[in-house]
Amino acid sequence: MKWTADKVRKTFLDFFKERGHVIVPSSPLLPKGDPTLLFTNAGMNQFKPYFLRIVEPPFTRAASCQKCMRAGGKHNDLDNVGFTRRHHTFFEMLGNFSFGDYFKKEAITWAWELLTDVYGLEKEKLWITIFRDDDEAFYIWRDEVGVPEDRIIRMGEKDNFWEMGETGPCGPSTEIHYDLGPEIDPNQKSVREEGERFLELWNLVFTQYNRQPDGSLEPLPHKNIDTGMGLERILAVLQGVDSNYHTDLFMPLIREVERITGVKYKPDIEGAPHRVLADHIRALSFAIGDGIYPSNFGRGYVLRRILRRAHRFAQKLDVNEPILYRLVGVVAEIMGDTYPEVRLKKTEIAQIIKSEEERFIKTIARNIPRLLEALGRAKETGVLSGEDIFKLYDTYGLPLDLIEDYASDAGVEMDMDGYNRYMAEQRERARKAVQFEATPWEIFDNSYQASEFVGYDTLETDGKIVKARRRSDGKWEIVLDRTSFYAESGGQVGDRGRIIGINDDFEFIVEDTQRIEGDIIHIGKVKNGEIKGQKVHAAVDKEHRFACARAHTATHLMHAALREVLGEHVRQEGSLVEPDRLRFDFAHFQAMTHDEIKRVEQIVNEKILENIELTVEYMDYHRAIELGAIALFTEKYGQKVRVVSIGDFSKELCGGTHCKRTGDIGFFKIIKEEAAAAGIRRIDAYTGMKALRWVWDVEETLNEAASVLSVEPSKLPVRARKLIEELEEEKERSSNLLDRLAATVARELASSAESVGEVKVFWGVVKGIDIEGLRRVADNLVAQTDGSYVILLGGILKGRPSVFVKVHKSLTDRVSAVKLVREIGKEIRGGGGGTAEKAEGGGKNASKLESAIKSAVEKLKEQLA
RNA sequence: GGGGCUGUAGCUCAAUUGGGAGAGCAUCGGCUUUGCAAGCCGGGGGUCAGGGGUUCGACUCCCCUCAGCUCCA
Repeated sequence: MKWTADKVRKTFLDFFKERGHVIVPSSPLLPKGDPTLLFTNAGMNQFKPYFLRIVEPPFTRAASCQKCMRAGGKHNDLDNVGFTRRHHTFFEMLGNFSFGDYFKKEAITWAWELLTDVYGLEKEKLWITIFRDDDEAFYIWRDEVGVPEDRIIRMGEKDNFWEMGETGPCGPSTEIHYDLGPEIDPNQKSVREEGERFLELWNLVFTQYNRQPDGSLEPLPHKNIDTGMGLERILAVLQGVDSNYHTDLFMPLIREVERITGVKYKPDIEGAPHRVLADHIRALSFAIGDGIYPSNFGRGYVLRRILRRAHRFAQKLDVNEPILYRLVGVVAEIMGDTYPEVRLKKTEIAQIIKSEEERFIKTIARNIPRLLEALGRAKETGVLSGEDIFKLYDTYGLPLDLIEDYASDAGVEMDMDGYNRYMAEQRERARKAVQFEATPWEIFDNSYQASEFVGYDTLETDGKIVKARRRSDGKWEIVLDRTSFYAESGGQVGDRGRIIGINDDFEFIVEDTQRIEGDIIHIGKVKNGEIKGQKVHAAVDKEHRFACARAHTATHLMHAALREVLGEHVRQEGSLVEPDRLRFDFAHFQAMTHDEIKRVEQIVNEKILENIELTVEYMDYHRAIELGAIALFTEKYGQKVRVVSIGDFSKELCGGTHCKRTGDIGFFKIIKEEAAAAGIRRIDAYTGMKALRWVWDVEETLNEAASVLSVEPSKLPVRARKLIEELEEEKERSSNLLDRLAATVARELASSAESVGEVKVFWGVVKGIDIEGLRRVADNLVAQTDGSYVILLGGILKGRPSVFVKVHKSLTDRVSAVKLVREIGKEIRGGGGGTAEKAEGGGKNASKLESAIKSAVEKLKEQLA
């Protein structure tokens, strides 16, 4: 009986299902409502609100197989991935959870039962660690389960005590380790020591305390269980292989890499590139599938780094073209049954990866010349300077290891110390600029758990300030026990408004509202009085709220209209809702035509005219999906969901605030349609008066242009085209005339030229001519003169004097055109410059021009004589 | 969010300390030619990303905005 990945997963979930657990699907890698978290990185992430009791859990026992990602940060160094047996960027976490239901005894005995009876692991190979003081766990292991005392090891806080943060739920843990045998790591004798012999299989966390701000531990009324077992690890053990990479989760990928590159896989260090590719493509496929795209900031940047690292390893296998995207199909095959989204989106995922690879290849190709140039300079000293390395890396994006390869080929050392200094400066700069800090929360009410939001139905409510803190930018953040303020969510910006003391002794201007876990945070300034936990009246800015509602309802209408016009593949990828303004990103592979845009506008405005009443219902998630409500892959929904319907035209899961009727929107206008990323289009649109004002602006611009050209607005294109034509003709005409004028002037000047020895001196002042005309006159003179010459010309156009001087090559050691121009320039309140042969200048005082040139000519003659 | 770099013809890119906006490819016309990504001559095509400033004069220097690339958080 072979333990495949699918079977291990299913067995785990079935085991807990039989024991009363609700099987919850994996949440997306993009954590919702937790800005502190880059990626979903543990099974418990999606249950955090239940652990914290922000939300009453809809069930008390749950089990899941959760997609997780860890890249960078303290948990996982990206550089290790591919070189160890266990490090991954993307992995799956099996876990069972109890929210105030069963506790240590069940958690421990079930874990043991599953591992030994079901999975069939040898009991003698399992070792247990517990927290030093946790006797309860010790007795369960020893007396209930029957593990010999000498295989239960007590560890310290660092290993077996878990905390989410400074305060909040926490507790001891127990870990089950698997002994892979002394041959793996002969030096490691016990679980206590570092090494590869003892594999940490399963971690069971007992959340039984609440850490208080003063550091003390208070027992929790509801004790929780939170466990996590890495799927890849248990799989490696069950399949009897020495590395996670040699399981059926990775081997098909490694084989495909072999096939594409023609390089045979080796299980040792030489196989690292294959393993890196196999690991990274999983992370990339899932992250992109969950709506995270490679970019140059935040999560997207982490993704880009993973992709580039993968591609560098591909290059080590002699591949110099996009290759990663060709592995997406295999990921979809391996994982598609469990995670349909990768299969569904595999074409799109591959396309995004491919274009990102192409971009990277292009960046490298473009900047290699700079590297070669720097190496050329470095050869003299034998060291590539830290500054050069930093610049090549920081500005031009060349990977360090690539620079290293080139440097060693050129026999040049790398000044890594210097580089690190520059890098440290860069980090320091970024750190300094990092947002404001805040004082610790001042807590006015110890019984407070979470903010109650009542703002869907009412815009004003009474409440009490339960905590507050001051930020370094001078603003305050305050939390009420109850509020009508809507916190930013689902793209809709937070409410603004005022919070006023019940006795009128306090006034707070709310500029923004955010939600962090259970707290609805009002951000703003104290206008009057002080914050001291008083009773207050919270009043939302109605105009702001209604304007947001207009934009939000319009977003739903547009979403439905887009699906009608473009097709069902249109899927929301991002949304921003501001007062009377919305921005909507969606999956679509080409630019919309003008006609398509107009049809969407028409449909939305028709729906506005129909003045349809919106309905909001709360229902079971599955029921909502059955009814055809649009849910987003990237969103995490509870069991009970809020469904916003607009007649039978639109039905979406949504927590935002909306209009009562579509007519409230007034008017809808698309302002812009553009590309946001590969395969993603972005629409900007306005609603209400803002849309009308936009139309006014366009109209006004048009009218103004029409009035300038004295035509009807409708005749503008014809008129403009004609003007351009006329201008072209006029340009040609004046250019011809200028040529003739230049020729005439040149003839005149030639006839009045003076000779000093062998040298001819041409000079004169021409009215109605600028520097361009003077050049042509000079060109004419040069063309008809054989010997050496000096030409000094002045021109006056629109009252501004300009000067042009040309000196024959043979004279430049004696006469400098620049000096002459500067002399003249001084007289006419100006200056000039150029070369010894040719110089140009100008000034502000035209009346002095003629005399200045005359005196320059006199001096010149003396000099030449 | 912070730093660095880049933005010039349809494309790929040039332009000394600030002083006539260019090349190759593409395109159009003509000539030549039995071959292949052909040859020769000529033409069109530019708000030098946009806006402000300094200057007699800005593609060039300064400031702001936008876009792209890149690193850091």
